Amino acid sequence: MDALTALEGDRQLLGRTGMAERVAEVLRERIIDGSFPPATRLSEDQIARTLGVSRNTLRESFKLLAHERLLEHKLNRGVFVRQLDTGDVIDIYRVRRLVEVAAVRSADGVDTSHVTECIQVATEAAEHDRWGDVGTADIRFHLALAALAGSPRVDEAMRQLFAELRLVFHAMNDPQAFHEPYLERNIAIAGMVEAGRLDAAAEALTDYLRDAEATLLAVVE
Amino acid sequence: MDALTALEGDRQLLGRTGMAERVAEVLRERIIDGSFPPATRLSEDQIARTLGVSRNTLRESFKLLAHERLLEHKLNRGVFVRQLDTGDVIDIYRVRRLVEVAAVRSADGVDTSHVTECIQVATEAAEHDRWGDVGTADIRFHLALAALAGSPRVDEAMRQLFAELRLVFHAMNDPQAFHEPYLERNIAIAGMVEAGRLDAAAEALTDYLRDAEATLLAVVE
DNA sequence: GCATATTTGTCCGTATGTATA
DNA sequence: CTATACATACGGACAAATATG
Repeated sequence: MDALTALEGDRQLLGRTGMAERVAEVLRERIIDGSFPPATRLSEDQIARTLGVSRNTLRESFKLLAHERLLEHKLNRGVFVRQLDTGDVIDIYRVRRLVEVAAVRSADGVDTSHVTECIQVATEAAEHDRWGDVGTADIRFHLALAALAGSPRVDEAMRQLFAELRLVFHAMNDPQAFHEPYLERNIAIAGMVEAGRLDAAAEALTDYLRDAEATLLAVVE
Repeated sequence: MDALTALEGDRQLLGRTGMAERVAEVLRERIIDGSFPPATRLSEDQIARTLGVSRNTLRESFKLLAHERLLEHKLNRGVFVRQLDTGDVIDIYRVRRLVEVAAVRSADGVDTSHVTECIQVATEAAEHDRWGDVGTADIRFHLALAALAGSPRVDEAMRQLFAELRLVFHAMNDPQAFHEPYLERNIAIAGMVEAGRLDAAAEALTDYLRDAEATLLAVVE
């Protein structure tokens, strides 16, 4: 396994405290950047040996990542990188429409500076053709929209949701074709939020999310 | 510690598989029913000995419950039963207003039978003066409202939120005085939902949640 | 279909470090 | 400063399920 040998480079980063968390971080990175694509099985023995940690410690890490829905436990068969199906995508976008739209509608008199900041980062990344970063900025922007609700619990839930969504984002073969049209719509939405036209922003956001859902559903089949 | 000796009765239930989960279940019950009131410190040594499991296994259970926000880890000081502060109550009700209201608003053409079922259970419990059950039915009712969104992820998140909220519910010394006035308002809301008057239901629900929040904030100080 | 090897699931005891009383 | 209790990680043991020949 090629991605596994690449893991060896990460061994030295694991020197100090919080072993399980560190291991989880390394694996999370590998999952999100696609080194371990969806449906990959992660062998306890191999990875524990490769990273130089005990099986128990590695299992801790697996549990953390499974809880983020990045990994999936199959009984007596091991852990696998999650592969989202159409039901997952539908549910994720149901939550996004519920939370993001409600958060925008509730944003009367709330500080919206972070929302516009995210847009600036995204446009800059797009100008340099760094479409991976555009995707990251897109997620940041929508997190910022949800954060308008002003609820730490909502923030955490949405962070998890977007981590999960990255599993499909990465399955996209042409990130520019996917992100470019949505960037402009993000800019428009940000403008409406900033101008206090919250109902208009909520409507535009609903449309945006419906279209994005349809696109992703086509990708997932 | 009195509640601890009561634990011994649960030892026999722990015979087979899933030790950590079983232990967690026992402790969860004890926390929710008030045997371990908020701010109680749970000693690893004592409980591990009492239940006849190793410290490591018990720590697994603690982790599960800490993740449900029923327990709280204080570094090198041990685990304690969560005690919600005003910030927690405010945030919880922020989420409830966001999610429940949006779910009700989105319930056009959705099956609402489970909502009315919960109301029937609640009224029946009230007629028999079982106010603890009324509280449980109240939570079920509001879970049913959130479930109108039709999202498994929302359902799970709300289940966790209400488990957390029970920590304060139990701190109430007079459950009848607390639940009785809200029961009628629940009935009214259910009626509006059933009649398809979703905007009216959403408004009544918003008022309900604001009042309940204020009441609980007074209890938590 | 069957026996064996591999892998996971679960739990334990221990060792070491660290913070608190 | 010492004793206690928690935090973390490891390795081992054994059962159970799966994969392999």
